[in-house]
Amino acid sequence: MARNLKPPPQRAAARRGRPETGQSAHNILDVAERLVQTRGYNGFSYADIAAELGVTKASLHYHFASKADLGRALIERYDAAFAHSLAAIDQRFTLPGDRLRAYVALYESVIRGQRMCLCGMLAAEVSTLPAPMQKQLNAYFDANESWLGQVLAAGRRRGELQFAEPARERARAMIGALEGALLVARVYGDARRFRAAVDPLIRDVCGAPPPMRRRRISPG
Amino acid sequence: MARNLKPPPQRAAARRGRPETGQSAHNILDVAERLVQTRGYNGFSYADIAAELGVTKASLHYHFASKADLGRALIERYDAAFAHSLAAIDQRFTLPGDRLRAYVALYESVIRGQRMCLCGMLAAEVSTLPAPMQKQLNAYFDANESWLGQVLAAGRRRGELQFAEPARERARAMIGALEGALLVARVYGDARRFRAAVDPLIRDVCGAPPPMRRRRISPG
DNA sequence: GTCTATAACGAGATAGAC
DNA sequence: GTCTATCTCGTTATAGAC
Repeated sequence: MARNLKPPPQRAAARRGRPETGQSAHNILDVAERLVQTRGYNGFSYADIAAELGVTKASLHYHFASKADLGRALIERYDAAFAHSLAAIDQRFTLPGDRLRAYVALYESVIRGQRMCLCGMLAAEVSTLPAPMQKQLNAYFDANESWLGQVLAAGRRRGELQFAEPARERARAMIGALEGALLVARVYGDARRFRAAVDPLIRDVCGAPPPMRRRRISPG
Repeated sequence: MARNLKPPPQRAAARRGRPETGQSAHNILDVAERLVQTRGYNGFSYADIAAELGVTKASLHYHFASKADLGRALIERYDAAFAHSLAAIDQRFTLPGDRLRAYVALYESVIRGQRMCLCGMLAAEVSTLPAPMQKQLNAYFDANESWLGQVLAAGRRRGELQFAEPARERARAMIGALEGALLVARVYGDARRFRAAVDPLIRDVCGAPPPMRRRRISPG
């Protein structure tokens, strides 16, 4: 295959005698996560991760025997991190309206770097994914619907939020809208499109404009 | 490679002396379109199309020299068909509210067969697509925003529809919501989830419940 | 316009040395 | 844990016969 023997890769990270076995897996997941969020599960390979980390593909297979294993680990970690974020919102905010806006901000933080929500991206490719990953996706969206549904229900009880249908149904609508706003905004490479597409829907359930102050028009 | 020589493929379609050169391309596009809508651009191959049509991969390359060519043709046709559907809506309906609901029905027709909107699917993979396809995606969403924005603006002028922000902005929100509703409903393999996620957002702009009659709960 | 055959490459994955 | 080396298969694409 006409290989030109190149000098040894000069690993970036290695070289320290650290007994922690979790460090490498963590780095692998970080890179893989970004690749899935930007290119999709079928749009990246072990070679991409290996090149970025300065290791070989074989080394990756030591940590994640198959791509399906890696995929499962990705959703698992993402789902856990999301649950953690929701718990943090619950702790920090009391008013349902504030919780709702913090939830939206969570999605907004994703689009920086042109990323899609990990599970939204995988949702597009769902029919090509191994069954375990499909089940994890269901669980992810179920958990989101459940949390947001409760926030919305509480908000309506307090008279802070308004909507006609069951809270769970409105939660479904909003989660879909958030995912779709990410999806379309990425086409234009413009993160501001996300807010522009989402704010109207927030206003529909809140009576008043979202935060206390309006955002500025120009960068500043 | 231990090939077991199988009998000749027994083509399904061929065998007729038809001079139309466009027929094959049309069939190829039909299959490719469904594959992209269900599996994504990076989730199918020429081999998949060839197997389904009972032809060889080489034969496909005669009609679409590269996968990028095929991709471009797919968006072009899809975009044209969508424009045609919008023109048909304009002709058939006069009231903005009716046009809006017909627009939503267009999306709803997509999810049967577990399909995603072609351009919504490609939007997820946008960073892996050849530049021409990316530009086509922009044009597609621009056209949608433009059409829907005009419908919404007209509806508000008549007092039929209600929303606070510029019509174009509301159009952006609704298109994102529709794409996202498709995206998430597919995870559950449940087309009804689409309507459940979209109806609340329709009701927010229409004063009244969508159609004259409510849909039935059971199949019938 | 479709075929056979094959090139050229990349994918996921494994064996075994270190 | 990471490496080299290799395997097998799938992918896009081309050449040239029919």
